[in-house]
Amino acid sequence: MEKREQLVQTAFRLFYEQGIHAVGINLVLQESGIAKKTLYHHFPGKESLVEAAIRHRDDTYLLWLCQRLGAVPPGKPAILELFNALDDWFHSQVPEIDHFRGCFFINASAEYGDRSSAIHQACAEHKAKVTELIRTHVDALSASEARAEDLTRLIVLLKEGAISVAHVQGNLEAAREAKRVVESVLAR
Amino acid sequence: MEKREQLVQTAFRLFYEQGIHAVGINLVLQESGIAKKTLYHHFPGKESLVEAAIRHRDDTYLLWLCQRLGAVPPGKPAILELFNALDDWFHSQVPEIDHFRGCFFINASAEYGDRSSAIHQACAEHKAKVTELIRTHVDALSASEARAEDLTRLIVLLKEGAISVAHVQGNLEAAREAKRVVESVLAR
DNA sequence: TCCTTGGTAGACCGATTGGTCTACCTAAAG
DNA sequence: CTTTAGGTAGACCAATCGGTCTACCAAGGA
Repeated sequence: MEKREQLVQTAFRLFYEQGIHAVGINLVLQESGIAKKTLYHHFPGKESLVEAAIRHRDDTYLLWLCQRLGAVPPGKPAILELFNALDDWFHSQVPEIDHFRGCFFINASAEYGDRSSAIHQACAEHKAKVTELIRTHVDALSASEARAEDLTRLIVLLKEGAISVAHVQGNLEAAREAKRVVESVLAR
Repeated sequence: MEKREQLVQTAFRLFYEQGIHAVGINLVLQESGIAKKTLYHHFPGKESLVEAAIRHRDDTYLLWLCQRLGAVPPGKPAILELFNALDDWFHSQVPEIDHFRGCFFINASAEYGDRSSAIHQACAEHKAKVTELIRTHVDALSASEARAEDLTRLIVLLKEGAISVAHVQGNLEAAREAKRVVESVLAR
């Protein structure tokens, strides 16, 4: 069903641009040119559409990131490439993941703050996947288990921090700052 | 006018717990037991109430943080105490800043994603104040200007990252992880 | 005592919310 | 070609949104 996909894409774009609660079902329908009954044929309610939008972004974002990291040698180059990718993202130079407006998953978690909510959990799962991806590249450094664990956590902290600083404070250079830190730690 | 303060406190609590767009004016009024006309006597509209709630949190949070950092010697102890404070916050052991639901300013920026919005700007200003506070303690280390700048940026990145990881992923140990990184960097 | 004044209460407003329902339209099966 | 079944369109619904308005009420000055 192509209409379903159209709805999800439109919904994601609007949710990302304006926020989830700020966007009504009617706006999604108007923008996509699809009728209300069709939406409720594919989804039991708005919340379900939100979940679909999150899963859609999960796919898109991870695909993009895997491709970026896969284009350079594994290990250290890939880890540094992560921050190059973030830098491009912050500067809105990645058409396939849209104009930068912060991390959709962080934003969605802000609106669905209760960790028991399905939406919040879907966001947490996405972040877990990204952490796992990073972990595979840290493992390629063949350091000790404990150091690999520490390094992964450090990289994740810096990455999340950079996203937050770039969005809230508008400091688009945050990815480069984080990269320098990682470089100096990896050099040791 | 005490009613104004009552409105702001109730509004902040609800906005922080449930999100800003998810909370209607009527709920704020119901919870505070104040009439609608009174609200619109003090504020021109909801957006203005939101701004007041942000300024309220700005005051409360900075007061709390200054007190925590002021209770230990300036410089390195204060910097490490920052992460102890975060740790207590994540574990919801700081009654004066409420049960942890992420950073209100990050959450508000997620809902008001446009950086030109007054609400987003107020959030950015709060973060700038906190950065400044951190900077004064980094300066107490009496390192070079360049190193002080780098250190401040690193601490801010780790702090923001810890907040995000603690909220979205539910990893409440994030502050301790960040603290260990800062300790090792300061030891050099 | 009476009048004025300014904050308060909550009924009320049109617009919009998420969600339902009937009428229809199209395309495949007989 | 006819029948039928399922996706589609959009009018419609109660509830709620942010915001306005009138009626009132208590306190202070004349």
